[in-house]
Amino acid sequence: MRKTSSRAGGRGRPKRELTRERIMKAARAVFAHHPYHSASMRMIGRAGKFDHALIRYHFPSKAKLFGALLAEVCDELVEANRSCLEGLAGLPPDGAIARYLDRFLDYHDDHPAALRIITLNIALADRPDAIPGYRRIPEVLTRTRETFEQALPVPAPADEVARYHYAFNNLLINFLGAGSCQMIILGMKGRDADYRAWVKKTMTFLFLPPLKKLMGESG
Amino acid sequence: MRKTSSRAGGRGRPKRELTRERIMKAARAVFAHHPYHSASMRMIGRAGKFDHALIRYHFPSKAKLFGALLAEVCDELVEANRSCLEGLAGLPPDGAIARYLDRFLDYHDDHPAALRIITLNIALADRPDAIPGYRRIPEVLTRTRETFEQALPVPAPADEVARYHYAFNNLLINFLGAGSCQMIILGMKGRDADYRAWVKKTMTFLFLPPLKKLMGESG
DNA sequence: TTCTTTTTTTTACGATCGTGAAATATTATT
DNA sequence: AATAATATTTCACGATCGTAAAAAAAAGAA
Repeated sequence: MRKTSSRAGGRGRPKRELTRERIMKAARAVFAHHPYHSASMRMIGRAGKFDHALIRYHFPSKAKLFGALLAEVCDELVEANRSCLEGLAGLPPDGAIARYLDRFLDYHDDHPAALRIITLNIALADRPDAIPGYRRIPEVLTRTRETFEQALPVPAPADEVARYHYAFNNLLINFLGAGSCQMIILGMKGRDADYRAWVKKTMTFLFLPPLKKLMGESG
Repeated sequence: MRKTSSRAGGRGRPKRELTRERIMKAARAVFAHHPYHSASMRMIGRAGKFDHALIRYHFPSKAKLFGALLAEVCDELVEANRSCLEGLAGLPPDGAIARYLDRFLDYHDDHPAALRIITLNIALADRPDAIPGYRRIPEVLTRTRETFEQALPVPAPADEVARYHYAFNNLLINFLGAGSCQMIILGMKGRDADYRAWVKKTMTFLFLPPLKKLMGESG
């Protein structure tokens, strides 16, 4: 007979969902270190200590699994961005940018896989669906731009705001997503805290002056 | 008997070298669209219209081939950078940055594979030799910084110059190397000329003011 | 020409890939 | 406990991978 609810009788979430999350977690770890076509189902299985065939029971294919993961990661990024922008409207430019960077760097420390997955696959968008669900990546930029416009309304033309937002996020994604390589370049290998401070200082150095202009505080 | 010179009697370069270049050209095309582990010898063979086994006669392994290509590409980038910086010392900041960007964008139009190869593999440097010869990538940054310091000496602390140089090149590499994706984000898919203009404008918008500061023209 | 060297293709091996079906184990229901 | 449903593993298939050796072709030297 058909089970009416997987949760019936048991405490906690149904096993189906728990396993899906285990798989997603393992997939996140693997796709954070290998571009889509280089990662394999068997790598994910090893990372999560389950057989690779189990994935197929919960996700119909590698492409669908990656698509689901990418969607999750991108939604998470948009939400993190929204959260980091909260309550910045009243602050002066230097306070706002410092606050935003501190928050976002915290987010990245807690969820380093997200930006890595983006960075590893962003350059692969040659033709539509060269990687599954790649549309999500450009969408992150457009969605965070809308959030930015609403959270920090500034008296400046929309295309200037877009230019600022786009450059800001591109550079930050690159700094954090490819951080391990950047640290090597800067001679900070392993010194994550130093690198974090460097990123904050550099982003501020570069983006505070134009932010002042955007906010009409040109000085 | 041993041939004293492959060139003997024939006009032009020896076949050995010609084939090596054919292989490198095909490899460049393939590695410009696939990260190291995703690209295959057979792809390269198809791209160059030769059997994949031929590669092994001229290069001992996939890793060595990629290493050779990466070294070539990185040297080419350093040289392009040097060439683009030539004669900029006397110019005012806005002229210098415009000139540099025009030149470098020209270079990229002629050799789009170079920055693509960098961008596709830069985030893979987890551990030493996750990709063969990855050291070349950080080296490009350090070498171009030295070139920059010599070509455009400015009265500013070395770490500020380094910060500027590093951010500038990171963003530019990202804009151009992942251009196809960036154009999608900006709604400029296929409009390469528009995107090029956008890149120039954005880079100028962002990097001209701090360059003025570096050059002591703070306004 | 004939012989030797160099270059290229053919063929093959073991490994890994994504996927699928079958077999087994686990859990829920009666 | 018996039965049904769900979850997981085992096994297998065809394809592709990098590499290797042998065979064939092309080129050069005599």
